Amino acid sequence: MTLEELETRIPHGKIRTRFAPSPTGYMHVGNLRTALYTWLIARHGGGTFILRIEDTDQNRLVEGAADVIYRTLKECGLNHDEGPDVGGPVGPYVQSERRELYGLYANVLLDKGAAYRCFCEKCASEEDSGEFDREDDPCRNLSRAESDAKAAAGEPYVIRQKIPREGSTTFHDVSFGDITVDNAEMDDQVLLKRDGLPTYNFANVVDDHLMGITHVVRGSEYLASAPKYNLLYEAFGWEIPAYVHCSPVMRDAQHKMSKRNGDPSYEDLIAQGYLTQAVLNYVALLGWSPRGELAEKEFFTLEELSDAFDIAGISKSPAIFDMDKLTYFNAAYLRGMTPDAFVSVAEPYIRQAVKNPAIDAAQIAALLQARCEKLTDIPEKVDFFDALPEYDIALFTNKKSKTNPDVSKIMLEAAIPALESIADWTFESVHDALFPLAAALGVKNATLLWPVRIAVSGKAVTPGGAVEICHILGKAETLRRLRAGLAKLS
RNA sequence: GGCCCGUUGGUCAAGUGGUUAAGACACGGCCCUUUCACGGCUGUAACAUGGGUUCGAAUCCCGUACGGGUCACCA
Repeated sequence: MTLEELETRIPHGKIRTRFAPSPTGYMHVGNLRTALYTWLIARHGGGTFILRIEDTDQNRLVEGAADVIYRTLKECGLNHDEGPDVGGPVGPYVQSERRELYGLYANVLLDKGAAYRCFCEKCASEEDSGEFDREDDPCRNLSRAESDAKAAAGEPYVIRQKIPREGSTTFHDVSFGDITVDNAEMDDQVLLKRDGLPTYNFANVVDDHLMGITHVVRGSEYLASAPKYNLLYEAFGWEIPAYVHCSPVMRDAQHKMSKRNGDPSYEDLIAQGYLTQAVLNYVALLGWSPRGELAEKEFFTLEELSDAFDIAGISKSPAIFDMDKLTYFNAAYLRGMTPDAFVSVAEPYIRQAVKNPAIDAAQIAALLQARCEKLTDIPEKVDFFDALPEYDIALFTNKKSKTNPDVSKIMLEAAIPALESIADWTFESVHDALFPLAAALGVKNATLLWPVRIAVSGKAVTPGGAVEICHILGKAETLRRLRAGLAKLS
């Protein structure tokens, strides 16, 4: 394809954003947030969201890593309109498949005198690379004829950007504003590597232009290299897109969240029992907040987010990821589900602990819905349904319920016959056997119900109370456990 | 170290020269209650710091401190 053909394919007039991850095999929380914001800008403006895979580092290829990206975006509902898997007008969407194209554009820069071939040895592990003075690089001032001759002779080289020595460059970022840097501060960065593949910085500029990207959303670690982009755009004579740099998601005040430090990635969070929607909702608010009317709103669906999203609400300072608050969102999402929806997500976790098929997982789920923050909390909360744990009679003592082993013994002795006489074992019938009994015994409800619950569960804390648990356990198992409790107390 | 950026309660944050400086999480208390939760009410807690500018600064300017980013043929 010729340069002209490439240029004529570029769509104009509509917002176009892109998420451009490099396939590492997992999704960082920060990356997910970038993807979300990028998607939101496109959707808010009725634009197009593009997925581009940046795999120009041949040393870091990870098998199947792109699939993680597709799967995550899909799970999160961040659907892309163009991308490697769905195609589109400005493909290919994988950088390694665009290889020759970067060389073409690097040559354009060579012709314009905005770049030069550098034949120097690769400077490996240069401790003082900051002091490496380009002024001394003879390649920068090589004549075009000499440069061509060396290249033709097969000498390996990289192509570097020729940054002016004088003056300064002003770069504009949507949230950070104007940033001016002296040109002398910038180095002649490599555009095309020895292997012919572009560096991140060069591939970005070329691809963003060729794909008609209007808003570039990325991490603030790229802010420092951004002024060099302006020089590149100017040399090409291309229009500069709007840049939106986002500050990092931190683990604490001084460390970015990172997989390497053991911080959870998106998929780790899911495995820890968090819901996709809760993670998205929380992450959306980590570094962005709605303005005006919506300033106090905190629960958003994706659709509500795309209505409300406004670049001006993006924060410039780093935000610390707070697991407690994520947990709060998760608990709220869990509670907000319809009972049926909750059963379907909770059942696998219930069944991890409750193997007995006679016990109804849906009934347990109903008790759990307001009582679990993460799905992974479930198994240890419900294991007693399967088997009565060993417990100490000290559990029968509870001050507020006015119970102790002696009182409990009397209560169980009264409860057993009352429950035995029930023909149709339902929540109501169990309830109606116990509550009037407490009244008849002249004790507060808790005095009767505490020992029953302890005997039937063997735990100080349970999801649901005595009536609920007895009902789920069934008559036979309830009576068996109550008698066992009574035996313990005798 | 040079350059760039940032700084409102423990955390996320609203705020764009005049407010009793929101709200949420976490934490404490109270209520509800068959345990625990849920729910309701309520409390503690903040403008990093020093100078300006102004009748008036969380908001504007300068310095300082602290934190982050960057200075790769990695992205």
